[in-house]
Amino acid sequence: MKVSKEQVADNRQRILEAAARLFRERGFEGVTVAQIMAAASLTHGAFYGHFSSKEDLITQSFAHVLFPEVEQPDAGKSMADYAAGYLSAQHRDEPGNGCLFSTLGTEAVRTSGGVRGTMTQALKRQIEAFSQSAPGDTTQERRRAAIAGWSAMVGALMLARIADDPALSDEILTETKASLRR
Amino acid sequence: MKVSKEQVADNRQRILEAAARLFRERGFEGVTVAQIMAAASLTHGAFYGHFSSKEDLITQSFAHVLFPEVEQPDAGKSMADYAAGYLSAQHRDEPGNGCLFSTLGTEAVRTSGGVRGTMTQALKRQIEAFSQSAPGDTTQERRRAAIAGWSAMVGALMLARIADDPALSDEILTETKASLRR
DNA sequence: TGTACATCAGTGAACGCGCGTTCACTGATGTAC
DNA sequence: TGTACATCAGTGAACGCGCGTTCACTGATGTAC
Repeated sequence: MKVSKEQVADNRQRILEAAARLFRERGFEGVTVAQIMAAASLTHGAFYGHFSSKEDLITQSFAHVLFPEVEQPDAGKSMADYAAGYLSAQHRDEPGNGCLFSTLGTEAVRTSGGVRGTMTQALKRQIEAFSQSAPGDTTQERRRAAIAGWSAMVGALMLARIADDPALSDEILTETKASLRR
Repeated sequence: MKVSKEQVADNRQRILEAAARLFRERGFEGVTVAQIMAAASLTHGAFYGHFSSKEDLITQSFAHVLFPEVEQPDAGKSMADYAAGYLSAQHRDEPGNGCLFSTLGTEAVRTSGGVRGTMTQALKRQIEAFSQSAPGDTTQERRRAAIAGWSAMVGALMLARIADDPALSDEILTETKASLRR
């Protein structure tokens, strides 16, 4: 049955949001098109009315997360403030809502669609934002601190998720956070 | 045809090495059992004489890379020396021979076999090794620098591989390396 | 040392399941009059 | 405003391909005598 234009737009948003969450939770190959559509309360046949392929959905869901229509509230935060939330147990334990770099980074390296391009843009924006508040006397020092700081955050969150041992996992978050407070 | 015991052991090593390289280059789901066996100059049917499943191979190939029989030459390196090689263009461009954390980290988080346990052990060993040479006046400061430094290395290498833009990719490596030289 | 035979690692065809994708059909939407 | 009809988003069965896994068979190894 045909549905209203508003319904179509809403369905598309729900597909994108379900995909963005499920990909982060289970990886690209850990989720099927049918599962994403079911999570969006639709059947799998409708998928190809919205996207040309699963790869197309991956690309668009990355753009949806990294460059959302609405302004992000934490856009103007300092690097240390950002790190406090980023390197929290909550973020570690809720990958579905979290940073794409730390959940899908190593898989994204091997994608061929526009995913890497979108991530590169987001990376540049992030480095520039952190360069405002990073420690250092010169522009170059602050930019260096922003790059190394963002690398440490992404790396630490991934390592904290890998670590089997809860004490080590917490320590990685806490100590990396502390090292960014300087 | 039956083969000699030495040949069996050699075949097993070749499978493990082919798997370790191909998984790092293409991800767990990007390589098939048949492709791994072909890379080891065998046919796919022989696979199950060596390993009980693809998951079993993944687990064993991680142990093979992270805890090899022979001692690693860079075991005693200082953190800054280690970073010079780790954050090199060569390492970035040859994932097949490189660090498992930066190539398969986000996928490894979602594995259920012994992969995370093996990686956790390697993580502990790495942090302890870096704690010897990391900057800091107290034991805790040095350990903190080791954790944050290792996080930055892993994160920076992954980000440098994601970055589409060669200048940005090089900058991430260079600046993260510089920030570890303090 | 030489011979006969049991063992068993490797081969390659086959299986079956799951997944991405297609398509004929349905029925609500929204437009033309 | 009301009615007739063309449009088209969604449904669900079906397709076909690829992959992990199995298995009957082969023939070299290595042991027993």
